[in-house]
Amino acid sequence: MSDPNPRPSRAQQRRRTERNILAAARQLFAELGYDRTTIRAVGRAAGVDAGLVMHYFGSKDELFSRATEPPVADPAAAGIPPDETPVGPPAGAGQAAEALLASLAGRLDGEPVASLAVLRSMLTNPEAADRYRALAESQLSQITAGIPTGDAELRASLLGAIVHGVIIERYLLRLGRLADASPEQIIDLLRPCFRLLTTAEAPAPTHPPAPHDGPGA
Amino acid sequence: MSDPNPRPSRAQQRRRTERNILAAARQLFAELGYDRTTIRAVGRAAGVDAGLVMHYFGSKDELFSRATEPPVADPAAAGIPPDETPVGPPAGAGQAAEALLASLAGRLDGEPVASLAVLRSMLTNPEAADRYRALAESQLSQITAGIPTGDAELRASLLGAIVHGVIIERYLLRLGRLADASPEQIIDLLRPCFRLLTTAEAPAPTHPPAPHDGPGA
DNA sequence: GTCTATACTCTGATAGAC
DNA sequence: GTCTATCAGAGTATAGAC
Repeated sequence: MSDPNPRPSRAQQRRRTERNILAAARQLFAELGYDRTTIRAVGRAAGVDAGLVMHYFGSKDELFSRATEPPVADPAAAGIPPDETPVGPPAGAGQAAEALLASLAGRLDGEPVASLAVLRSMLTNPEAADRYRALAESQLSQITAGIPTGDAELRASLLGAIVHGVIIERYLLRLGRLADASPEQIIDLLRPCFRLLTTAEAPAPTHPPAPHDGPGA
Repeated sequence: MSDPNPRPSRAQQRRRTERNILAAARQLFAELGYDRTTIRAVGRAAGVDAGLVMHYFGSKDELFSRATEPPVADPAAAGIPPDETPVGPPAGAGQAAEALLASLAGRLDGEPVASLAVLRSMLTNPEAADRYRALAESQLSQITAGIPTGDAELRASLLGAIVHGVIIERYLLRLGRLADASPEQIIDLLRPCFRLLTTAEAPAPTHPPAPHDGPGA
């Protein structure tokens, strides 16, 4: 044997190092955020020179864009139907809660690094904020479609805020018991909440605040 | 009249410019986050030289610390009883939800700038993250105390995540309808959720996912 | 006490050597 | 194609002039 292709033919090699760079960038962006991640550190982590990173991607913004775009490069090659949106189908009536819970369950063990990179930087980087908004709004419209009440948009926004609050405290802040709780535990606690928010319930069945002021003094 | 104190006596003047610098720093930290806020910009916004900012606070970290610490400098002078914790008393049984809702309602119109500065930077700045953790854990223990179930800690963490998710999307991301909704609307929608999470309910009264798989294909 | 000038480091980005 | 050398600029922090 004379090794049919000992070197993967330039183009393949290029794609290979490009993938390495993107993987390293994703990791660093997710850990440190946009500002604190330097091109030099990305190059170091990928085993290449910082100049090469710039040569491939042109700018730090472009590198961030490429590193955080959804990893579905070619769904045909992976054998995954591209129409499978990860958030779940709109479904009818009360199934919106379960679809959302299923989506959350998937994210509660093993949120993809690209997504964490966006989340980490969205509060301090305008581009990351835009990317988050785009992602969130597409999910919002799906959730809104499954809620029958008139204030569906606000309810959907609330649900999105809950989901992302949980993800942030679990992965990015490692706060409280949320960091090590099992996905099932969290899902089970949130299920009734999500059911309430996705279906029309009596708005104020329980006495809101105690009307009588003055404690036991 | 010869103006009893035309110039406020150095020390007063110093406190005055110091307060100006702190106010400008709070604003910029809340808008841009720690990294993108520069000492020069703080000085410019406060109308003083950047070197003076350094002279007063020594370092950017110290400036951030001072700018984000709770504004209750001297409660005696303000006439506010210092024991009044802003999160609400532990209370008994089912009042934990109302106390938490009241705290959230207060934050939903006019979250203090110092708090926003911490929230904005907590994902990318370790010091801000620590400050947030300290604040969150003190609230967590209070909330936990009001929840009778065995998994009170996880429930409290979840409640904290919800609150902060809402605050983040409302003020920092301006997302969806959460940005302009009235506090009452949000509170009313969250009330049943909070009641569920602060009291022991049947864990799975509703059929979780539909056991029959296979959609209408 | 207040402010100006500057030192030093590090960033992203560019030009050119191999 | 890959990498070294370097640029221009901004950052924090310091020293010294008024």
